[in-house]
Amino acid sequence: MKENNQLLRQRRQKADDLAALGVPLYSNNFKPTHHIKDILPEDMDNPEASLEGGTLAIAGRIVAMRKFGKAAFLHLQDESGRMQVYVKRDTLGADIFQIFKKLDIGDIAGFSGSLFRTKTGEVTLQAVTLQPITKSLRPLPEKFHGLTDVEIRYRQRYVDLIVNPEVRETFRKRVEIIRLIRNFMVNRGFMEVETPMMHPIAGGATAKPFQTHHNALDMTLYLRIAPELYLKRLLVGGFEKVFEINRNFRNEGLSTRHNPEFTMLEFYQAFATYEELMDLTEEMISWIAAEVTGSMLINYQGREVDLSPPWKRLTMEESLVEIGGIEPEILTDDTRIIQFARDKGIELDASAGPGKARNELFELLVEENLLDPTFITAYPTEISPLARRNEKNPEVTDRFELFITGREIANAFSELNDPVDQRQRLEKQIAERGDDEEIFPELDQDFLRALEYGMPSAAGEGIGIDRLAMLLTDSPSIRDVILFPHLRPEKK
RNA sequence: GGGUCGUUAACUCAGUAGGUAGAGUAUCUGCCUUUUAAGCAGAGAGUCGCGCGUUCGAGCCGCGCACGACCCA
Repeated sequence: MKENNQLLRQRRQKADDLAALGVPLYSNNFKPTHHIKDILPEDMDNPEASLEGGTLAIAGRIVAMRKFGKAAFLHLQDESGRMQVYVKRDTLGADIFQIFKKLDIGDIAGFSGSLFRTKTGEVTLQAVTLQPITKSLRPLPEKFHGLTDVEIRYRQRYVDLIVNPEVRETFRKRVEIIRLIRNFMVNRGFMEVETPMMHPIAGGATAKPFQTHHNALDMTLYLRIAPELYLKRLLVGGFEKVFEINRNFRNEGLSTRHNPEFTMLEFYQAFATYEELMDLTEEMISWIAAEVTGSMLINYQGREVDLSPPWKRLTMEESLVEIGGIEPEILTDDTRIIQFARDKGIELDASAGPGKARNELFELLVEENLLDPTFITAYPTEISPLARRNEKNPEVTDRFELFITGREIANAFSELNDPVDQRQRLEKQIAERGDDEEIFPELDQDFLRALEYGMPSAAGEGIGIDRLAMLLTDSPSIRDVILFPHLRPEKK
């Protein structure tokens, strides 16, 4: 954007004109008495609805203006809504009207007066006085098409929020979702905790971490990729129900479903199993959907999704047969399934076993077809290093992932609390990481030591808040539910 | 990382065949005291993302780069 264009010069000139009239451009003594939403009648279309009486003061941003010679209508927008204000010279007096004439769309101002209805029935504030609060030096996007350039919308979210009411609504819903989750967890006796964001060892997930450096200690630290290993330490410590809602950081690519920093709910419950968490998850998400959208039947990108419990439950093997269309005799043959995966174009290195092959096939053939909420259970032990083995079949774990609209929303399992098994599995993971030392930089010895003190049986779960917010706000991209999504730096 | 598409006025977008760059909104000036995409008359506003090349001549053609979107990995 050119920083010295005509429009910017004109705005600065008007600011100078106001200052020359002795009007403060950035006053801080205007006190609104009402929010707009509180004085607009609930039933806007009912011409009989009674109006708030007396003198009212409202403050907000001027977002539209229709000027006549000696009068004008404008729309004022505060956090709660938007309403029309009518100003005319006879009411304001010539001096104040002179000030009004220097106001622009985009300026923040306070108006006081009383309510009336216009000829067309719109509830309007007839201004008796006004006061400039903040002079805006940049023009807002035009009123009709608004701002649609996604790059500007993300880089200058403040402008997006000013001009696109649905964006404000989306973020209100996101905040509401998080508030409801917190209530739900607290009501069930979970304790909200905060664990480190900077880890000496990045563990608890398979992902590349961001690195940083602590100067005084002269040591490498990693932004956490998951809080899991710290929350489990708290189970060792004796807290039985803990949760954390906070950011995780993963140093990987960006997409409509991935942002380098994203928000997770992660929680752990002692003496519970993954099956109990399936019930809890169903209950929580369907309840939140009903609270936020008014229904358990929601619309996502033109498709109806029914979140009413109970939700479908399939083992990974069942899903590969029923949805992936794989012959059962191939699926259960460890050699043939690896070959089958390779034939499908999946790259598997020599150390990859049948569990890895099944999981890759699941991601390729099944995942995107899980549109209605579906729990997939019995994940291969091979790809679930922190999950408890199933007692009847140790090749799979007591784990589930939840998929809605083809996307992973939650991941949970009965926790592995056998320190010997845990040590072996983590060592195996490090041995198999190949040359990529960014993943699993080293073994978290303190976590293993904690397990040796004894962690109660427990189940734990992570729920991706951003993806849940996408689902419940009908947003196609994760960037639409993150206020300031990551972008490359703006060029100069 | 690969592919496709995009980048023109503050915003939303046109731009024919390669021949002096357009519209609407916004802005400015004049008229206008119940409008609501107010109206009428007039005006100003551009490094056509950046660079190199082809050409007498490039917004348009070629190559490279930047940023973004979507798809793939």
